Amino acid sequence: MKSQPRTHKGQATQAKLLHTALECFAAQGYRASSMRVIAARAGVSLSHAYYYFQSKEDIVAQLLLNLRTEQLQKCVAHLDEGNTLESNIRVVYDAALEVMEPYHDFGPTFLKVLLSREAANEEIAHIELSLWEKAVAGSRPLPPLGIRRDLPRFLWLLSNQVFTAWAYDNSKDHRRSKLLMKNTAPVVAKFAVLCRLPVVRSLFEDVLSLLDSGKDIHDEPASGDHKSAAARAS
Amino acid sequence: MKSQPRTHKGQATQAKLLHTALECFAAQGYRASSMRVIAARAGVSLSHAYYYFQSKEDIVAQLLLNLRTEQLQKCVAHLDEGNTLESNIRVVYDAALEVMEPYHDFGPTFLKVLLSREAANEEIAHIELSLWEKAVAGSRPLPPLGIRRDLPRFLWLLSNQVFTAWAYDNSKDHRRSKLLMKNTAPVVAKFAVLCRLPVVRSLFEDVLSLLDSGKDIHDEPASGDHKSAAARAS
DNA sequence: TCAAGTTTTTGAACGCGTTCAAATAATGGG
DNA sequence: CCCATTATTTGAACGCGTTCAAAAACTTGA
Repeated sequence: MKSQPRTHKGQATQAKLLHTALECFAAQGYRASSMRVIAARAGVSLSHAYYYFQSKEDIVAQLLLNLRTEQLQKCVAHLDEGNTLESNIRVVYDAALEVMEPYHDFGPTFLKVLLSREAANEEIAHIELSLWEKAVAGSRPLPPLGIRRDLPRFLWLLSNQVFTAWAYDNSKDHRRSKLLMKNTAPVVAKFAVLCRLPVVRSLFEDVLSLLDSGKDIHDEPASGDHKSAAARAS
Repeated sequence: MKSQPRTHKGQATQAKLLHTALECFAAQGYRASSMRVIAARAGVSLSHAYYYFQSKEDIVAQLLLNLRTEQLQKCVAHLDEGNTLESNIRVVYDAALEVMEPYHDFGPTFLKVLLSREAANEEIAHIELSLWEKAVAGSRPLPPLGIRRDLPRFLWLLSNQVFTAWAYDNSKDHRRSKLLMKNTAPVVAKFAVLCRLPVVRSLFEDVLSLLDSGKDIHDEPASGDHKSAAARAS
């Protein structure tokens, strides 16, 4: 998404473009929704689409953001009913499936958007994380105190793996990745409970600190200002 | 890769094409090595390249296969010296880095090749798995008997995650993913030792059976011949 | 109102991966 | 040897994502 348009008409055009694109995406799928088609259906020249969106991937990122928002709305109510963690995990996955199923052929592009993290994707990441936060906070019994704070991050990273499997799953009706989601929930719930044991808990922490590897590495440390610090304290 | 060429000259042309492509890949990187450039440098028309290779991705798959082979050769000797599992894991990762560093911009395409598993990729998967088998079998002390058989598969799947991180790592010199590799080794080694405990061991088995989810799902079960069976017996 | 500046919109082009029908070369049986 | 068949090779094209210089429309200050 390019920097905000200056005028009202500009904003309207951008909105129409985005709206048309999402319509095409839903109706024709990824391949058939070329930039030319989108621009034409929005009554706009091809190159003008690039005035408002840096790339096609950019529009797909918007789609993904919308889908995540929809997913959040769909399941936020169910996450607060005092169900088990296992049940909550399934709620999140089921909502994801429900919302994203029509867009399965966007999978690889979604993945690209998620993996090459940039400014625009932060919003998506924030929604995903808050989903798992609610899943944890609303579960009864609550997971062990020691992991309660970090469990959402763990579930989030795990869900990215599951999402990867879904994106490239070409089995009929994506049965393979659906089964993966179904089986993931109880295993994770069991794991959470076992984290009461110090041995298991220390493994959990090892894995988490692994995932934070290089979090504090700044690419261009030209200025002498060092601010890395210890991100994950006690 | 299309079905084998029928004549000797055909094989020679295919070989030259592949050879030229790999040269271009090494010298100019992914983007600059267009099919047109490769074909031209091989002294062959553009469309002819498609007679021998179904797609550009197909050639990249060959590159990945070569790199994995090179990686295997590079570290197979070190894996048999009776070092610790941790040390062996690092040997495998270090060899991967050494071999693949010049091809970092192929990362996303490599990933696509690996994730959309098809016939051609089985060979790559086989090499990767055998790498981890050697890493486990050659380590002293040997990991607990109960996980010794399945640990290689676990390490393999884990390495795919690490590989994903590397592929999309745009920190300077890929420091982030390098750090991830370095930190992964001791954590996994510790995990392997802890698998002596029944609790941890049962978690290990849960995770593994998760990864096998849907292994026995056949896409086109038109014929009545059911052969799924139990893949992972005691 | 007019001119200067900025924002919006366009048409034409580039190079890419890929496809295809048709031309050429090699092969093998009568 | 010649012809039918098969294998190899080509040129031309398609649609794609993306870029760019320049036109058009709009805004604003004098």
